[in-house]
Amino acid sequence: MRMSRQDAAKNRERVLRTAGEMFRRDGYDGTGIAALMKASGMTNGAFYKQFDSKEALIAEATAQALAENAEAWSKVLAGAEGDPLTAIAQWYLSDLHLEHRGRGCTYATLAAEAPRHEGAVRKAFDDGLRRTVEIIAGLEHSGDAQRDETAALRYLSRLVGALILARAAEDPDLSRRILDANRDPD
Amino acid sequence: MRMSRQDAAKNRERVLRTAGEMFRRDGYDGTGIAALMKASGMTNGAFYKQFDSKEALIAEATAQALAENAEAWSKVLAGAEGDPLTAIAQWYLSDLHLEHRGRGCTYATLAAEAPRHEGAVRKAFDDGLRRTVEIIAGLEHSGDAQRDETAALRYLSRLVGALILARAAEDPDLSRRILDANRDPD
DNA sequence: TGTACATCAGTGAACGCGCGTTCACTGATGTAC
DNA sequence: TGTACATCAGTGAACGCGCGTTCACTGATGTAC
Repeated sequence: MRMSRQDAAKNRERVLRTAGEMFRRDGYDGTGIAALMKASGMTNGAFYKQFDSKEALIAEATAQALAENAEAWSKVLAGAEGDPLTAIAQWYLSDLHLEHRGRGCTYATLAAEAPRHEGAVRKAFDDGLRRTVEIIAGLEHSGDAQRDETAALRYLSRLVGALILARAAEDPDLSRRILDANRDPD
Repeated sequence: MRMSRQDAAKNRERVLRTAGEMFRRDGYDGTGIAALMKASGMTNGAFYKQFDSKEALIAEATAQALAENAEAWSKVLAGAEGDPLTAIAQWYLSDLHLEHRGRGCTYATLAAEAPRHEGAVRKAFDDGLRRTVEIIAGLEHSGDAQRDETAALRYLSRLVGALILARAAEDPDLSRRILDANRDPD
């Protein structure tokens, strides 16, 4: 039963968005095509009318998730009162973000798996990283672009590391201490 | 053909060490029992005489890898000339560590997968984290234990995040800039 | 605008394959006398 | 110290299962006249 082109495009978008969530929650390897398609309201066969392969989906879903992440950063900054770096940290290191891996930062959930992939996936992280660093560097005001980038890279590294470690910790109190320790800018 | 208890213990140790490397290089899901046992010089059947299940191996290999990591930190500190925090960063953010995932930091390779596991695996990360933080906090000299821990958590978060992001980046120049930006202590 | 037909986004069963795990078997080790 | 036998760390084939992927089929959509 053929769908309209509009519906088909919507279905593809739904699969892409669902994949972005499942990958972040369960990992690339932990997310199966059949489960993904079921969660997207279709059956497994439809997948290969939408994407060439799982690897192609990984690349596209990762790029989209990273673009959404960058958008979220911009949105937080637009609504920030007071120091923008503090606003970012407050939001990034919140309990909500700690628990909701599926819709959270793609670096914190999938960047560690990136080295095992090639080409398009790596490029997605590369592009996303540049965009995110640009956003943060734009908030620094040293007048020296290279110095701004260095500060941004330090800040992003610390946030991503903190979220990963806080999520890995079993003890909620240890998680909280990791998050608390990293809420202030350098 | 039965081995001596000594040989059997050695074999088990070899599997554990090989697993620690393969997990860090290929991920928990990406490492199969048959491939692990072949890399350890045995056949798949022997595995279940050594471990209850793959999950049990994951817990034990992760704990051992984290203990080895902590030992490596201590060794670097013991041989450090000048500022110990700088020595740690120089070593942790080296090109060698960037490329050798299998023998490197377990947080940078596997901590992001920890939330998908339960019980013993989570506990391994929890214990390792405490030990590592203690080591770093012991280098701070504020006289305030809580303040020392906070500084240690910030430092560790930044190092782990930097290594993950540098490994995820496709462009070697971007990787280098991420590492360079994070070599100085706060 | 209405009809005839080609297109193609879906369905769902099936493919080969590798996964974690089990099991009957082997034969050197460890133990009892 | 030597012999008889139970133990058990290995082997390697086989298990059921879920994986990514393919395929014949369906039927509404899009197109041509």
